[in-house]
Amino acid sequence: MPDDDLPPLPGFDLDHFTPYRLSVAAERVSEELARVYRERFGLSIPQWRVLVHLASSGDVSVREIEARVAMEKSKVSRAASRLEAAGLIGKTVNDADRRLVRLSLTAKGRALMAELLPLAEAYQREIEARLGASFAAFAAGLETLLGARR
Amino acid sequence: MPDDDLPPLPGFDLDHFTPYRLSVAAERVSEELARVYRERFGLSIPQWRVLVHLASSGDVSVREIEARVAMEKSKVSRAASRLEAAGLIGKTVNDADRRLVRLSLTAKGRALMAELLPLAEAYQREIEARLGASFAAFAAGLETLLGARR
DNA sequence: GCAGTTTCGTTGCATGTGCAATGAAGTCAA
DNA sequence: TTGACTTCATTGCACATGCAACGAAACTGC
Repeated sequence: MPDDDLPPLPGFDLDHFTPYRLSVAAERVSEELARVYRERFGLSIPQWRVLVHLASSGDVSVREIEARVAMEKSKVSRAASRLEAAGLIGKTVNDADRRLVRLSLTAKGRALMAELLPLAEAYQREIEARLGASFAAFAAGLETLLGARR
Repeated sequence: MPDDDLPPLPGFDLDHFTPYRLSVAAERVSEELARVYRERFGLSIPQWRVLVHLASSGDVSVREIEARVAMEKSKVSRAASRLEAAGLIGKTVNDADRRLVRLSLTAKGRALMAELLPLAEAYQREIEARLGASFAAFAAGLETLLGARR
Protein backbone atom coordinates (compact mmCIF):
# COMPACT_ATOMS: atom_id res chain seq x y z
CA MET A 1 0.00 0.00 0.00
CA PRO A 2 2.07 2.85 -1.30
CA ASP A 3 0.17 5.89 -0.11
CA ASP A 4 -2.59 7.02 2.15
CA ASP A 5 -5.51 8.05 0.05
CA LEU A 6 -4.87 10.44 -2.74
CA PRO A 7 -7.24 11.62 -5.41
CA PRO A 8 -7.54 8.67 -7.79
CA LEU A 9 -6.01 9.05 -11.24
CA PRO A 10 -8.22 8.59 -14.25
CA GLY A 11 -7.82 5.03 -15.48
CA PHE A 12 -5.70 4.96 -18.58
CA ASP A 13 -4.84 2.01 -20.74
CA LEU A 14 -1.70 2.52 -22.78
CA ASP A 15 -2.66 -0.46 -24.92
CA HIS A 16 -5.59 1.41 -26.34
CA PHE A 17 -3.72 4.63 -26.84
CA THR A 18 -3.40 4.94 -30.59
CA PRO A 19 -0.30 7.16 -30.72
CA TYR A 20 1.57 4.64 -28.62
CA ARG A 21 0.43 1.59 -30.55
CA LEU A 22 1.13 3.33 -33.80
CA SER A 23 4.60 4.20 -32.69
CA VAL A 24 5.45 0.70 -31.52
CA ALA A 25 3.98 -0.88 -34.62
CA ALA A 26 6.00 1.40 -36.87
CA GLU A 27 9.12 0.63 -34.90
CA ARG A 28 8.60 -3.11 -35.25
CA VAL A 29 7.84 -3.06 -38.93
CA SER A 30 10.72 -0.72 -39.66
CA GLU A 31 13.10 -2.80 -37.63
CA GLU A 32 12.06 -5.99 -39.36
CA LEU A 33 12.57 -4.43 -42.73
CA ALA A 34 15.71 -2.52 -41.82
CA ARG A 35 17.35 -5.77 -40.87
CA VAL A 36 17.27 -6.77 -44.52
CA TYR A 37 18.78 -3.52 -45.74
CA ARG A 38 21.42 -3.60 -43.10
CA GLU A 39 22.51 -7.21 -43.08
CA ARG A 40 22.30 -7.88 -46.78
CA PHE A 41 23.23 -4.49 -48.19
CA GLY A 42 24.74 -2.43 -45.40
CA LEU A 43 22.16 0.32 -45.77
CA SER A 44 20.52 2.45 -43.12
CA ILE A 45 16.91 3.53 -43.38
CA PRO A 46 17.78 7.10 -44.46
CA GLN A 47 20.05 5.69 -47.14
CA TRP A 48 17.37 3.36 -48.34
CA ARG A 49 14.89 6.19 -48.59
CA VAL A 50 17.22 8.28 -50.66
CA LEU A 51 17.92 5.39 -52.98
CA VAL A 52 14.25 4.60 -53.45
CA HIS A 53 13.49 8.15 -54.30
CA LEU A 54 16.30 8.27 -56.81
CA ALA A 55 15.17 5.01 -58.35
CA SER A 56 11.64 6.22 -58.88
CA SER A 57 12.19 9.89 -59.62
CA GLY A 58 15.45 10.13 -61.51
CA ASP A 59 17.97 12.75 -60.52
CA VAL A 60 17.01 15.11 -57.75
CA SER A 61 18.38 17.66 -55.33
CA VAL A 62 18.74 17.23 -51.60
CA ARG A 63 15.95 19.70 -51.08
CA GLU A 64 13.53 17.69 -53.18
CA ILE A 65 14.28 14.54 -51.27
CA GLU A 66 13.86 16.32 -47.99
CA ALA A 67 10.38 17.46 -48.97
CA ARG A 68 9.38 14.27 -50.66
CA VAL A 69 10.62 11.73 -48.22
CA ALA A 70 9.99 13.32 -44.85
CA MET A 71 13.59 13.60 -43.73
CA GLU A 72 15.60 16.49 -42.37
CA LYS A 73 17.95 17.93 -44.93
CA SER A 74 20.97 17.22 -42.78
CA LYS A 75 19.89 13.60 -42.62
CA VAL A 76 19.53 13.49 -46.37
CA SER A 77 22.87 15.16 -46.83
CA ARG A 78 24.70 12.70 -44.63
CA ALA A 79 22.95 9.71 -46.14
CA ALA A 80 23.92 10.98 -49.58
CA SER A 81 27.54 11.38 -48.57
CA ARG A 82 27.71 7.80 -47.44
CA LEU A 83 25.98 6.52 -50.51
CA GLU A 84 28.50 8.42 -52.56
CA ALA A 85 31.37 6.98 -50.55
CA ALA A 86 29.92 3.54 -51.20
CA GLY A 87 29.81 4.25 -54.89
CA LEU A 88 26.04 3.91 -55.13
CA ILE A 89 25.20 7.45 -56.12
CA GLY A 90 26.99 10.35 -57.73
CA LYS A 91 26.84 14.01 -56.70
CA THR A 92 27.27 16.73 -59.26
CA VAL A 93 26.54 20.42 -59.27
CA ASN A 94 23.43 21.47 -61.10
CA ASP A 95 24.63 23.79 -63.86
CA ALA A 96 21.42 25.76 -64.05
CA ASP A 97 21.51 26.54 -60.34
CA ARG A 98 24.86 25.91 -58.82
CA ARG A 99 23.51 25.80 -55.29
CA LEU A 100 21.73 22.58 -56.06
CA VAL A 101 23.30 19.17 -55.92
CA ARG A 102 22.23 16.67 -58.49
CA LEU A 103 22.06 13.20 -56.98
CA SER A 104 21.92 10.26 -59.35
CA LEU A 105 22.26 6.52 -59.15
CA THR A 106 25.49 5.03 -60.42
CA ALA A 107 25.42 1.77 -62.34
CA LYS A 108 26.31 0.03 -59.11
CA GLY A 109 23.47 1.78 -57.31
CA ARG A 110 21.08 0.83 -60.06
CA ALA A 111 22.11 -2.78 -59.83
CA LEU A 112 21.62 -2.73 -56.08
CA MET A 113 18.14 -1.31 -56.44
CA ALA A 114 17.26 -3.88 -59.05
CA GLU A 115 17.92 -6.43 -56.36
CA LEU A 116 16.37 -4.54 -53.50
CA LEU A 117 13.10 -3.28 -54.90
CA PRO A 118 11.63 -6.72 -55.49
CA LEU A 119 12.35 -7.56 -51.86
CA ALA A 120 10.53 -4.44 -50.75
CA GLU A 121 7.60 -5.35 -52.91
CA ALA A 122 7.52 -8.82 -51.47
CA TYR A 123 7.48 -7.37 -47.98
CA GLN A 124 4.65 -5.08 -48.95
CA ARG A 125 2.66 -8.07 -50.14
CA GLU A 126 3.42 -9.88 -46.92
CA ILE A 127 2.02 -7.01 -44.90
CA GLU A 128 -1.06 -6.94 -47.05
CA ALA A 129 -1.47 -10.63 -46.44
CA ARG A 130 -1.09 -10.20 -42.69
CA LEU A 131 -3.74 -7.52 -42.64
CA GLY A 132 -6.04 -9.40 -44.95
CA ALA A 133 -9.37 -7.86 -45.70
CA SER A 134 -8.81 -4.88 -43.44
CA PHE A 135 -5.72 -3.75 -45.34
CA ALA A 136 -7.58 -1.17 -47.40
CA ALA A 137 -9.16 0.40 -44.34
CA PHE A 138 -5.84 0.39 -42.57
CA ALA A 139 -4.04 2.08 -45.42
CA ALA A 140 -6.82 4.62 -45.68
CA GLY A 141 -6.47 5.34 -41.98
CA LEU A 142 -2.77 5.99 -42.41
CA GLU A 143 -3.49 8.42 -45.21
CA THR A 144 -6.01 10.21 -43.07
CA LEU A 145 -3.51 10.66 -40.29
CA LEU A 146 -0.91 11.86 -42.76
CA GLY A 147 -3.26 14.16 -44.59
CA ALA A 148 -4.67 15.78 -41.52
CA ARG A 149 -1.40 17.53 -40.96
CA ARG A 150 -0.57 20.84 -42.50
CA MET B 1 19.02 11.95 -70.07
CA PRO B 2 21.31 10.55 -67.44
CA ASP B 3 22.35 7.22 -68.88
CA ASP B 4 22.44 5.21 -72.01
CA ASP B 5 19.96 2.41 -71.67
CA LEU B 6 20.22 0.31 -68.64
CA PRO B 7 17.91 -2.46 -67.47
CA PRO B 8 14.83 -0.61 -66.24
CA LEU B 9 14.15 -0.69 -62.54
CA PRO B 10 10.86 -2.09 -61.33
CA GLY B 11 8.50 0.81 -60.76
CA PHE B 12 8.12 1.48 -57.07
CA ASP B 13 5.90 3.99 -55.37
CA LEU B 14 7.06 4.94 -51.91
CA ASP B 15 3.67 6.45 -51.21
CA HIS B 16 2.05 3.06 -51.28
CA PHE B 17 4.73 1.36 -49.27
CA THR B 18 3.10 0.62 -45.96
CA PRO B 19 6.21 0.50 -43.78
CA TYR B 20 7.15 3.95 -44.97
CA ARG B 21 3.73 5.46 -44.56
CA LEU B 22 3.38 3.84 -41.17
CA SER B 23 6.66 5.25 -40.07
CA VAL B 24 5.92 8.77 -41.21
CA ALA B 25 2.43 8.69 -39.73
CA ALA B 26 3.77 7.54 -36.38
CA GLU B 27 6.41 10.24 -36.45
CA ARG B 28 3.85 12.94 -37.13
CA VAL B 29 1.39 11.81 -34.50
CA SER B 30 4.12 11.37 -31.91
CA GLU B 31 5.59 14.74 -32.67
CA GLU B 32 2.24 16.45 -32.39
CA LEU B 33 1.62 14.83 -29.04
CA ALA B 34 5.15 15.18 -27.76
CA ARG B 35 4.92 18.90 -28.23
CA VAL B 36 2.36 19.01 -25.45
CA TYR B 37 4.45 16.96 -23.05
CA ARG B 38 7.51 18.96 -23.82
CA GLU B 39 6.23 22.51 -23.90
CA ARG B 40 3.73 22.25 -21.10
CA PHE B 41 5.42 19.77 -18.82
CA GLY B 42 9.04 19.41 -19.91
CA LEU B 43 8.69 15.69 -20.49
CA SER B 44 10.28 13.53 -23.18
CA ILE B 45 8.42 10.62 -24.72
CA PRO B 46 10.35 7.99 -22.72
CA GLN B 47 9.59 9.89 -19.54
CA TRP B 48 5.94 10.09 -20.44
CA ARG B 49 5.79 6.36 -21.06
CA VAL B 50 7.29 5.58 -17.70
CA LEU B 51 4.88 7.91 -15.95
CA VAL B 52 1.86 6.45 -17.70
CA HIS B 53 2.87 2.98 -16.76
CA LEU B 54 3.37 3.98 -13.15
CA ALA B 55 0.03 5.73 -13.11
CA SER B 56 -1.85 2.71 -14.34
CA SER B 57 0.11 -0.10 -12.77
CA GLY B 58 1.29 1.16 -9.42
CA ASP B 59 4.88 0.54 -8.38
CA VAL B 60 7.06 -1.39 -10.76
CA SER B 61 10.64 -2.27 -11.53
CA VAL B 62 12.65 -1.04 -14.48
CA ARG B 63 12.52 -4.51 -15.96
CA GLU B 64 8.75 -4.56 -15.92
CA ILE B 65 8.54 -1.25 -17.66
CA GLU B 66 11.01 -2.33 -20.26
CA ALA B 67 8.88 -5.35 -21.12
CA ARG B 68 5.59 -3.60 -20.84
CA VAL B 69 6.30 -0.41 -22.64
CA ALA B 70 8.59 -1.46 -25.49
CA MET B 71 11.65 0.48 -24.40
CA GLU B 72 15.26 -0.52 -23.90
CA LYS B 73 16.19 -0.84 -20.27
CA SER B 74 18.87 1.81 -20.53
CA LYS B 75 16.28 4.18 -21.92
CA VAL B 76 13.96 3.38 -19.05
CA SER B 77 16.76 3.77 -16.58
CA ARG B 78 17.77 7.19 -17.83
CA ALA B 79 14.19 8.39 -18.07
CA ALA B 80 13.63 7.25 -14.50
CA SER B 81 16.71 9.10 -13.27
CA ARG B 82 15.46 12.33 -14.75
CA LEU B 83 11.99 11.85 -13.40
CA GLU B 84 13.52 11.29 -10.00
CA ALA B 85 15.64 14.42 -10.34
CA ALA B 86 12.48 16.31 -11.24
CA GLY B 87 10.80 14.99 -8.13
CA LEU B 88 8.09 13.16 -10.05
CA ILE B 89 8.96 9.63 -9.03
CA GLY B 90 10.82 7.92 -6.24
CA LYS B 91 13.29 5.06 -6.48
CA THR B 92 13.69 2.57 -3.66
CA VAL B 93 15.24 -0.84 -3.39
CA ASN B 94 12.85 -3.74 -3.38
CA ASP B 95 13.41 -5.51 -0.08
CA ALA B 96 12.31 -8.89 -1.32
CA ASP B 97 14.80 -8.80 -4.19
CA ARG B 98 17.46 -6.20 -3.71
CA ARG B 99 18.43 -6.16 -7.37
CA LEU B 100 15.12 -4.61 -8.26
CA VAL B 101 14.31 -0.95 -8.10
CA ARG B 102 10.86 0.05 -7.05
CA LEU B 103 9.65 3.05 -9.01
CA SER B 104 6.67 4.95 -7.68
CA LEU B 105 4.93 8.23 -8.31
CA THR B 106 5.48 10.98 -5.81
CA ALA B 107 2.61 13.25 -4.86
CA LYS B 108 3.97 15.74 -7.34
CA GLY B 109 4.09 13.09 -10.04
CA ARG B 110 0.56 12.06 -9.25
CA ALA B 111 -0.63 15.61 -9.54
CA LEU B 112 1.10 15.98 -12.87
CA MET B 113 -0.52 12.86 -14.20
CA ALA B 114 -3.91 13.99 -12.99
CA GLU B 115 -3.43 16.92 -15.30
CA LEU B 116 -1.83 15.07 -18.15
CA LEU B 117 -3.98 11.97 -18.54
CA PRO B 118 -7.14 13.87 -19.47
CA LEU B 119 -5.19 15.61 -22.20
CA ALA B 120 -4.03 12.27 -23.54
CA GLU B 121 -7.58 11.00 -23.51
CA ALA B 122 -8.74 14.05 -25.36
CA TYR B 123 -6.09 13.48 -27.98
CA GLN B 124 -7.17 9.88 -28.33
CA ARG B 125 -10.70 11.00 -28.95
CA GLU B 126 -9.49 13.48 -31.51
CA ILE B 127 -7.71 10.75 -33.42
CA GLU B 128 -10.81 8.59 -33.28
CA ALA B 129 -12.76 11.49 -34.68
CA ARG B 130 -10.26 12.02 -37.48
CA LEU B 131 -10.45 8.40 -38.47
CA GLY B 132 -14.20 8.24 -38.12
CA ALA B 133 -15.88 5.01 -39.05
CA SER B 134 -12.66 3.30 -40.06
CA PHE B 135 -11.09 3.75 -36.64
CA ALA B 136 -11.96 0.24 -35.49
CA ALA B 137 -10.45 -1.35 -38.57
CA PHE B 138 -7.39 0.82 -38.25
CA ALA B 139 -6.84 -0.08 -34.62
CA ALA B 140 -7.36 -3.75 -35.44
CA GLY B 141 -4.73 -3.47 -38.16
CA LEU B 142 -2.27 -2.03 -35.69
CA GLU B 143 -2.88 -4.91 -33.34
CA THR B 144 -2.36 -7.38 -36.15
CA LEU B 145 0.98 -5.87 -36.99
CA LEU B 146 1.97 -5.86 -33.36
CA GLY B 147 0.79 -9.37 -32.70
CA ALA B 148 2.38 -10.91 -35.74
CA ARG B 149 5.79 -10.61 -34.21
CA ARG B 150 7.66 -13.25 -32.30
C1' DG C 1 28.28 -23.10 2.18
C1' DC C 2 30.06 -22.18 -2.31
C1' DA C 3 31.69 -21.79 -7.19
C1' DG C 4 29.20 -20.98 -11.47
C1' DT C 5 25.51 -18.87 -13.71
C1' DT C 6 21.72 -15.71 -14.40
C1' DT C 7 19.17 -11.41 -13.65
C1' DC C 8 18.82 -6.50 -12.70
C1' DG C 9 19.94 -1.77 -13.27
C1' DT C 10 23.52 1.59 -14.51
C1' DT C 11 27.03 3.49 -17.27
C1' DG C 12 30.87 4.11 -21.00
C1' DC C 13 31.32 4.52 -25.60
C1' DA C 14 30.42 4.94 -30.35
C1' DT C 15 27.00 6.43 -33.35
C1' DG C 16 22.87 8.92 -35.09
C1' DT C 17 20.01 12.97 -34.86
C1' DG C 18 18.08 17.80 -34.83
C1' DC C 19 18.98 22.44 -34.84
C1' DA C 20 21.44 26.46 -35.64
C1' DA C 21 25.21 28.59 -37.91
C1' DT C 22 27.85 28.94 -42.01
C1' DG C 23 29.21 29.91 -46.70
C1' DA C 24 28.23 29.75 -51.45
C1' DA C 25 25.00 30.88 -54.97
C1' DG C 26 20.95 33.07 -56.67
C1' DT C 27 17.24 36.85 -56.84
C1' DC C 28 15.54 41.34 -56.75
C1' DA C 29 15.27 46.29 -56.73
C1' DA C 30 17.28 50.51 -57.32
C1' DT D 1 26.67 46.95 -60.56
C1' DT D 2 25.75 46.92 -56.00
C1' DG D 3 23.80 45.58 -51.65
C1' DA D 4 20.04 43.36 -48.98
C1' DC D 5 17.70 39.23 -48.76
C1' DT D 6 16.64 34.33 -49.72
C1' DT D 7 17.70 29.49 -50.75
C1' DC D 8 20.57 25.40 -50.75
C1' DA D 9 23.66 22.06 -48.79
C1' DT D 10 27.04 21.08 -45.31
C1' DT D 11 28.86 20.99 -40.78
C1' DG D 12 29.61 21.88 -35.56
C1' DC D 13 27.65 20.90 -31.47
C1' DA D 14 24.82 19.22 -27.97
C1' DC D 15 22.06 15.56 -26.92
C1' DA D 16 19.60 10.97 -27.31
C1' DT D 17 20.16 6.22 -28.35
C1' DG D 18 21.64 1.19 -28.58
C1' DC D 19 24.77 -2.06 -27.23
C1' DA D 20 28.14 -4.11 -24.55
C1' DA D 21 30.38 -4.32 -20.22
C1' DC D 22 30.05 -4.04 -15.47
C1' DG D 23 29.03 -4.78 -10.38
C1' DA D 24 25.72 -6.27 -7.23
C1' DA D 25 22.40 -9.49 -5.96
C1' DA D 26 19.99 -13.82 -6.43
C1' DC D 27 19.52 -18.53 -7.85
C1' DT D 28 21.45 -23.47 -8.84
C1' DG D 29 23.40 -27.82 -8.05
C1' DC D 30 26.59 -29.99 -5.44
